[in-house]
Amino acid sequence: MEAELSDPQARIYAFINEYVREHGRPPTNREIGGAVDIQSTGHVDYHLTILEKKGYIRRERKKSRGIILMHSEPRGLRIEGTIAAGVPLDIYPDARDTLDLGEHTREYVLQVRGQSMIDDHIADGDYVLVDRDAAINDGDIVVATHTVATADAGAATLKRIYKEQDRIRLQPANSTMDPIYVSKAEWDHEWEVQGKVTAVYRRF
Amino acid sequence: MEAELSDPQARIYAFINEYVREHGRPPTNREIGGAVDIQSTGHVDYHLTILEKKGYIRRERKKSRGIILMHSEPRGLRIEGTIAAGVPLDIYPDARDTLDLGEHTREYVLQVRGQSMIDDHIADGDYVLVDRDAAINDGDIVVATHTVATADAGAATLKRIYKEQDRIRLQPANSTMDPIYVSKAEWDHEWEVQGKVTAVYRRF
DNA sequence: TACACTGTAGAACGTGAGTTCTATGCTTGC
DNA sequence: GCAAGCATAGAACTCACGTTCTACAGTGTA
Repeated sequence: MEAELSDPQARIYAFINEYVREHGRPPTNREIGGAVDIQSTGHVDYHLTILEKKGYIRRERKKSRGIILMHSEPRGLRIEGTIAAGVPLDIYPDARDTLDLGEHTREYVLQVRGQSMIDDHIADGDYVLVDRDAAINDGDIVVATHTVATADAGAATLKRIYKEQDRIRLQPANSTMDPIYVSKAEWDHEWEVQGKVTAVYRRF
Repeated sequence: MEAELSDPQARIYAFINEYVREHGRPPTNREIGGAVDIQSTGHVDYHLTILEKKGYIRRERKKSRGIILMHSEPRGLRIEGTIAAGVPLDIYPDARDTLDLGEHTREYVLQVRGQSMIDDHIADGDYVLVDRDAAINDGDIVVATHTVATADAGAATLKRIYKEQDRIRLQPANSTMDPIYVSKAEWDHEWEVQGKVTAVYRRF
């Protein structure tokens, strides 16, 4: 697809990428020249024109630092396809798409301790991304805190939430554990929902 | 920590953030003025000086578009602490740290189908991040492909890998499934490891 | 009332920075 | 050997852009 880059062009392109990463803004033509040892700004412009023609960059004419990097992978990761965790007979379909790990901007992160959500495959050591502002629906996994000043004050727990007739059920995903029932009154006054789990992340 | 922002300062700060997100470079003082309806560039400079004093931005003096956003969360997410998935008696310790979802640059993504890694809590629909270049060790979860031209050619599978005496064991994490054994010779010629799973991601 | 603080406008200065033009070596293929 | 193409230098031009200075109006406080 893309035309090959000559050596000076490749160096310039690499420098622009590096400069943007480091400074949060594109370099000027003179800064590029200084970095790749080109004395003339006109000469830099010449190479930029080629880079533009080859599709590596775009430029906003007459604007300072007007270089726009194309293909600057926007913090997304390519989804190559699906993979069989089962029998090795399935193939890669080309479900071309992008997984944007940067889409989580409102969330904060908690690291999970314990086994109570294990049946939902949230394991000890996993990270959960919690959205403070999301709407809570029945069956959502939430972070709930008991706020009254008792022995377990400030205690937070990770559970699925279900609104029943006169009470709230906080349901662990672990068959060996019992749900917690909280009356509506107690719920309103003594408990607080810190947010809803929108994603799980695990490192190996 | 941070001083409050006055209305014009908040508008300017918001505009800078938005502009950077959209254009990949900071705005000029005149562009800021145009956006927040300030006629004088000196006036914009006045507000920027305050924003700098209050710690919201830094500036590289005399450089065009020299505004540097502080706290521009560098695609990382704050880890607020740990949370008990078990009994609601545990508390938030302040394990202040940052989870950098942008650290995955070499990996590509596959979406998992099937249940064969379920005992490792990799569920149907989860995304696995696969590193092509990582060193493979015993017990790692890998993407393996059978490359010979048979019925299941090109088939990829997600398994834990173990090197045994004269064979390779591809072990599913599902007690109802049996491991696949591959002889060393067959392994070298007919199989290919596409990479090692470095992380798991699940959206709700 | 006077002083301090914030918000605003206008103008002017000096340099930053994109652009354009002319010239000159290098290869490489015909 | 000559044309074509790439890489390079230097200079000049024209705005873009950060900075500085003066002035003034509104608001709150001592």
